[in-house]
Amino acid sequence: MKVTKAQAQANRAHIVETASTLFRERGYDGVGVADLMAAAGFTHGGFYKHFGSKADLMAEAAACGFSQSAAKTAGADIAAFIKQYLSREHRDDAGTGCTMAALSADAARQPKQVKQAFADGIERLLASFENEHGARKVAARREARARAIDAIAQVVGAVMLSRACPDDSPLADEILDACQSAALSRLCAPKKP
Amino acid sequence: MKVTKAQAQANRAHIVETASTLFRERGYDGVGVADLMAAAGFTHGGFYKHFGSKADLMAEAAACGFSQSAAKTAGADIAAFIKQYLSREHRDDAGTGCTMAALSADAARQPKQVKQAFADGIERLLASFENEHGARKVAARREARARAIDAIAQVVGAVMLSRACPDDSPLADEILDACQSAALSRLCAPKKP
DNA sequence: TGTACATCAGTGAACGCGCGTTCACTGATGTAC
DNA sequence: TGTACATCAGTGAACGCGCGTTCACTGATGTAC
Repeated sequence: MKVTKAQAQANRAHIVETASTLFRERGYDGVGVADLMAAAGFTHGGFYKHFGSKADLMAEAAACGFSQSAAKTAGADIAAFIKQYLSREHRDDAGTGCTMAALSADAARQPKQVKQAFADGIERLLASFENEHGARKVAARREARARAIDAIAQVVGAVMLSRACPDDSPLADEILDACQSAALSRLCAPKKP
Repeated sequence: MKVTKAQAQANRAHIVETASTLFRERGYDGVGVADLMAAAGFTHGGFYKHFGSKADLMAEAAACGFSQSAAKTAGADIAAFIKQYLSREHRDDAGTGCTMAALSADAARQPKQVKQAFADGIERLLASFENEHGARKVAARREARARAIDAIAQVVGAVMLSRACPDDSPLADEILDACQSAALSRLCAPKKP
């Protein structure tokens, strides 16, 4: 049952994409290799023709998730981005959502390759923020970068905490609302005292 | 080998405390029942004399973690709290650190009892913030609560992201530093435009 | 271009292992008289 | 207060199960002549 090289490469990419979604939905330990391969339309035996280990795949799946987010948000309005990020829809659909909000706790307990994929993804995200603001001076870029880090930590934390509350909990929604107001008001008045 | 009722109760509490630390360190799936009981100084068979399931224990361990944090931070200066929370020490010692930063992603994938323990813990934390500021008017309390939610999301997100980066990564430290500056500057100028 | 052979992506059974949970048993504690 | 018995926290072997990983095999693809 050999397939063409191109097909094999496409199959591999499909497995990574499937893993990226499933890991975000159920967590690293919530998805078995057999589960994953079946979801991608294969049997589990072929897994090790493509990947050295499940952790190796996790690193690629994380990178894939970051790329998807980058493609989705490229050139988007920041206020619109915040509203979408801190929406019930994003909170309730982790599989297609932010990799940081879904997998950073898992990544913290994974081998270095996975953590490196995370750092690279965050770094790329920050670069896009810095560039988008069009700041030329070094000091302005550094300032924009620091503000971006702050803003990312806040929205990631908000989604994670909201997801940790029971589904019907008023607090779950309140966290999203309060953080959205705070994030948006900070957008309008970003100057430090 | 029966023990006195008081001893059994103390042993139970000791198991919950041990679980609270181990879960924060290694995550829910990173700690087996046998591991845990051995760490607490028992054999694994007795576990189900105290708890209905591992998930039941998780709910209690989370509540225990929130109580520990509440006791530790009661009456502390907020600026000092932020500095400690966003320190390398806290990031690198999850076992004795914040339950939200360590376990919220696990809680999001757990049964309702665990999520409820999380919501309760967050709610208690917010209540202490609201009271500490001594705001009497309803509007002021609501405002203080919203600001507390925002601040908590930001520091929790910061620690989680910093932990997801490789240990020697400059980005890991940069996240803590940038978020600490932002959080402290917000403390000094908390008025909205 | 046609033929013979090597390659290797994918299959499905099997591996050992550790997991959460159950259970018969122990023996000091707690209770009834 | 002393004695007989029930209770039940803790022990350690055992349960079935699903995990990550390995392996012999298949057969279409890719390659050499």
